[in-house]
Amino acid sequence: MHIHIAELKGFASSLHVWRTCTHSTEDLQELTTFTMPHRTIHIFRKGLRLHDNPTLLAALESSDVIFPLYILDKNFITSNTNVGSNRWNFLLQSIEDLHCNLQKLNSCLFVIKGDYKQVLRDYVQKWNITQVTVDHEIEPYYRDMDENITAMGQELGFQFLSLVSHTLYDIRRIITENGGRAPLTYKRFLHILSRLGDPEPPSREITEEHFMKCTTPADAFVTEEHRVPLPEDLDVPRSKSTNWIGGESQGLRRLEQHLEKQGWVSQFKKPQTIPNSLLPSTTGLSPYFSVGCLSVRVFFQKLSTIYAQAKNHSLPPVSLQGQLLWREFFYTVASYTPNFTKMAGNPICLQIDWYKDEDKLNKWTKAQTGFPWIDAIMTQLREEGWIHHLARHAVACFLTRGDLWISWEEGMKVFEELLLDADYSINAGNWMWLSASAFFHHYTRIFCPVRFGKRTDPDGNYIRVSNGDFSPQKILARFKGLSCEIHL
DNA sequence: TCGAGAGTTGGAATC
DNA sequence: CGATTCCAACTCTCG
Repeated sequence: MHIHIAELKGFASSLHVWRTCTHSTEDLQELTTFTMPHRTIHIFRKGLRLHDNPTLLAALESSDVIFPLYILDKNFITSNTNVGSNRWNFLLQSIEDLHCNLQKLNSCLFVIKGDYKQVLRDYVQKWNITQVTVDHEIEPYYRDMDENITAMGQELGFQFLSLVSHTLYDIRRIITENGGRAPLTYKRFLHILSRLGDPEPPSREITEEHFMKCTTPADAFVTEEHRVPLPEDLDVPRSKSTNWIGGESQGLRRLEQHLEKQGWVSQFKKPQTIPNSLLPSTTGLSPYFSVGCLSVRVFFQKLSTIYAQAKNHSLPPVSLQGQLLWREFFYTVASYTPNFTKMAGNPICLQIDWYKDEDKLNKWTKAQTGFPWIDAIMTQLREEGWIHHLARHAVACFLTRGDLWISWEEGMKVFEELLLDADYSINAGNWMWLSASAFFHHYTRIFCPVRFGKRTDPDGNYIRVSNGDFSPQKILARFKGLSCEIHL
């Protein structure tokens, strides 16, 4: 009886979240049949985690059979450009980690290669599926996908459920609160959030018990056919860098390491971090947030706890919570703005007659501009897949309004290929910002490609490392004593 | 409606 | 060396 009441509470709570996120009459009809146990496919696209995963939780609580599924559709990652090998490695590691964590709960991850529509059509019938669940996303490609799945559900007779957990808020609420438009300044954005109150708290933990009541049929798992691919299976070279390992387990470990430094966390001010330190001077959690190995809502809540215990703490825009809110800001504007990743047809973007210069673009991309500070950053980007935010500013300004006068779209594509944390909304938003195409308009404020880097690295150590003048091992040994400052 | 004020993170000169 | 002011002059928000 005791367990039964707890169950009911859990059920009510998941219904509450669900109801706040959906509005159509079809959804309300769905509510009435919600108590019938489903056979569910949960599609992972982002949200590659088990913690704070309300959609997966709702799937488990409404079903007696679940098939966790990752569809390896190359269009998933990006709709128009290449994904670099470092990104592929990070993604595959994240999927493998998810599979391992599901196995610990007596489930597994089915990885199926192919076009998502065909895969879904095949397996809905093969497995007698009555419900498909997927984490809510704002990108046009995923919205389109949701519409297609909904239509397919009407045809094949399954229900579709999608809850928000990739962002702090349901972005649709922010747009509504701002009168049906996107706020175009951070200040305005914060004002809207202050009217909405705190973000949604993380959802309840998923446990072994959930997978006892809702099982994954072991006989459906054919090892070879459904296993997580290795880089070689996709003709992707293995990452040389071992600094960034994908996966929820790694992400949570890194998160906990940072949260231990409560003083550093509460006093964090982004502009005071160093763009050219030899190891990241910021948290380095962005790759984990971008594929959803980590929940922004968990990070936000844990930061609130630390702030509450501290005598004083930094504030947005420069604080750590402020960084999460920048992410939210760009998601909000991107969700509302057509052609957000392009100049043409983008109503918030200044229309500029940029130069077309393949040679100069190629030199920038390949770290051959001749400016050591710029080239060092582009080398780190290519080799490691992560560069500091201000380093991104420096090379973005150089490519666009600062020096080469080449379109921000070209730079955005290069970042999309090489950055482990590449993200539709944030990448395009920041490129518009840096090129003074939107959000930021002081086009005369130029980052000097020589002096800006000199300020925080007068001896040029960062440049020497990037140029291969000494090995990372030597650097680590040399700078070991500084580890508390450089936040490994 | 229109003008003042403000804008995450530039740089140089000056005190 | 740090804080302050000016540079030059865009766009969004708000009253």
